[in-house]
Amino acid sequence: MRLEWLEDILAVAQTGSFSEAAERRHLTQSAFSRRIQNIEEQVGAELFDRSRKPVHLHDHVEAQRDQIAHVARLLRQLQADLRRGGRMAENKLILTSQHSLTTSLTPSIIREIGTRRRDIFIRLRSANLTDCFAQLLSRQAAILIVYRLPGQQHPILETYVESITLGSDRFIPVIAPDTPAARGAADALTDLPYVAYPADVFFGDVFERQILPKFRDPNSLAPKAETALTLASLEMAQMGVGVAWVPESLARPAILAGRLADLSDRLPHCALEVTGVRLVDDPTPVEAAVWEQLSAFRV
Amino acid sequence: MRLEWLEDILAVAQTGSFSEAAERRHLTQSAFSRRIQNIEEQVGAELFDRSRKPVHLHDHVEAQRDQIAHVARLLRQLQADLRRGGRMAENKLILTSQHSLTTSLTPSIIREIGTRRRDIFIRLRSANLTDCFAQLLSRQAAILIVYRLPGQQHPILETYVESITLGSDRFIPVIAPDTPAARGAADALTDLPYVAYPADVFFGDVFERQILPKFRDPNSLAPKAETALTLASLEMAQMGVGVAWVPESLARPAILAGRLADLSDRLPHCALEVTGVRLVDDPTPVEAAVWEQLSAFRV
DNA sequence: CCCCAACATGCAAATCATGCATATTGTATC
DNA sequence: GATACAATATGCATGATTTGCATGTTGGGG
Repeated sequence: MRLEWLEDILAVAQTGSFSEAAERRHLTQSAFSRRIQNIEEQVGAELFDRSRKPVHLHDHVEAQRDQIAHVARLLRQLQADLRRGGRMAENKLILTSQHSLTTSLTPSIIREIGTRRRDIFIRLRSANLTDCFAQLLSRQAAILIVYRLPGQQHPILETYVESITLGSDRFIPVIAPDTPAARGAADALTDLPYVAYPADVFFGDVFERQILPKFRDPNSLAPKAETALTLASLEMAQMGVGVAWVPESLARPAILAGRLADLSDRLPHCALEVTGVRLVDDPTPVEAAVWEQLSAFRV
Repeated sequence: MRLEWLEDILAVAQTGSFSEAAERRHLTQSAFSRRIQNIEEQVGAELFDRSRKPVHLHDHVEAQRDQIAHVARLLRQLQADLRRGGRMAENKLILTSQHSLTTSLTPSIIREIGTRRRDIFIRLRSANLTDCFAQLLSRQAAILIVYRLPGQQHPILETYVESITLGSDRFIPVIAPDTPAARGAADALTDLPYVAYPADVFFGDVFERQILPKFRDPNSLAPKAETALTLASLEMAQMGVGVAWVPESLARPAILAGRLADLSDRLPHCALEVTGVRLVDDPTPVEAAVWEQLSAFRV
């Protein structure tokens, strides 16, 4: 098994065609075709369904697609780590943040630490809340940056982790101005089209526990789409799908640019805390240093 | 990056020499030497220190050794999954158990399920308690089989997981008969030599909370060795290092064979529960079937 | 039923990996 | 330190693999 092969498979999965994948992989179509044959032979199974014309992945390969991408990432990371060698080995720290924070508040936090401690090398990962804690528990991450409802606990017994509040945010409803949905939202509060979150992700939970109860009639809401990613939700709001509840920090650029309107004066919203989390046992020197920097930090 | 390369690196790490590694990898020494050179070139860094004669890994490679082994496992697993193809795809389930259970009670549980539902394919992983829960949370495992102190909670908020008791076990002190340490244990209870667990593993916690308090004088215990693995602890006890506290199920074969003596009538011991754990959200059909089998099961 | 885009294959050139024989280099021993 | 020895590197010929180009084959839309 080779990283190359994984990348080949992913290229086909993404482009939906051997020829395009070949181009992306900087090979001729013929060479690529034979590479795929070789991969199938080495793996010992047919990976692609050629019976229909734009070839597509067999179901069982499609099912492994995330895993393939994941392992490919690990391999590239491993290679980078080996190449970088010992140069930064001791001062490396893995910080994982919730997807929605990765694109908004986390970068500034990391920039700040990077500015103050140039000798520390921070690797940022991104995951959903559950995976964040999984990474922390399995020590794949030293520190998490995640949202929490004020006054609530993290989904781990407090005896295992220690947390600090880094700042506050708000979970607010936004909508694209000048759309039918926006006018509807302005008028009556019936059948308000909105972008929902699945129940099993953090913001699905927040929505159900903090936002829904504040509606007099829960039926006045009409889910138009569902996504687990706040970024996708934000995007849908901008496309005019309906109202989306997202962290204010994430929506701010779009609001300032006029692409979204903040409806928190008319529709329910709630407060969010941005927190840093680490395991309670003895931290490495780098970890301690970063934690100290975080403690002095406020978003 | 290739699985082959990772295996080459690991072979060198394990054998401590290019020549031996070459043999293990079924290559001549010369070919292997050049493969290593090629790997280093491709990776873009020197991986081995040749300045001393049995070559050894550079520190930064040694530091990545676990990660290399981990990624290699993932790659092999991925290949196996792709090869097996869709054949068992639907009826596959990953079950992770605590190391100490993996070699004692878990196999019989899996055998039982395998007997009753021949169509279900169970993959067993093994990890320490923390990693078990990390795998569960990140959905790398569908079901866990882990120890728990009776009446205690799992280290995850109960709202996230559901658990059943599969049976009971005991955490008992054992010792190799006819050793100086054994005679010491029989006589006076002073400076009792024993095998300790680190504080941050499950049995370290159990020992500290359940066993230690039952000693009148905690100083009557003299730790002779420390290991995180119950199996290693068991082994040390058999070698005569001193008393080791281990799950009874794990020690039973050695006790029956006369290689170890059960001291639970004279020294503190405590009860353990063997539990099955899964996430509360909607299980797949296979998962539900296995859970049902488990519910009917008693060790 | 035909055509075209998508995929496969024959072939020769280039590249790469391997084994054998042999050179070089660390290290232990005297 | 000189010497012997074991570990690693290298020169070279050989065979396997990979690639591009040209061309063949096939599935699906019109």
